[in-house]
Amino acid sequence: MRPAPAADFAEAVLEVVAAIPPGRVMTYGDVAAVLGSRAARAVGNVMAWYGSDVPWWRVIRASGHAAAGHEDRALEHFRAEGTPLLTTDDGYRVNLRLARHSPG
DNA sequence: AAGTTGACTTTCG
DNA sequence: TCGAAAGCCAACT
Repeated sequence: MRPAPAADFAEAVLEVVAAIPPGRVMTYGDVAAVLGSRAARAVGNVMAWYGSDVPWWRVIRASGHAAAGHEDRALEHFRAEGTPLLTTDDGYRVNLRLARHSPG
């Protein structure tokens, strides 16, 4: 069994993720920044545990790639929401320049 | 208290 | 522009 993040931290993360509008995305670092921390990896851990209840695909890496191992599932949501994508030879990536969402 | 792990980020070559 | 290495933060043993 892998470690489960604290409920307080998790709840804060889920609130931020749920606030991301369709067609937009935020990086793990951005979500952590909203919480006043730089724990981008901790955010990922929260998604792994509680991400089922939120649009986890709207939280991606700073490089524009979706969550490792979930790129295929995220792609379906991106195409459905009209999220700006950059299709490459190797795969795809989100156009952060257009899709990045700023809270506030 | 110290060590390990992770759906990460940034810097350097 | 891409890949490797170091850096960081939170949580568990």
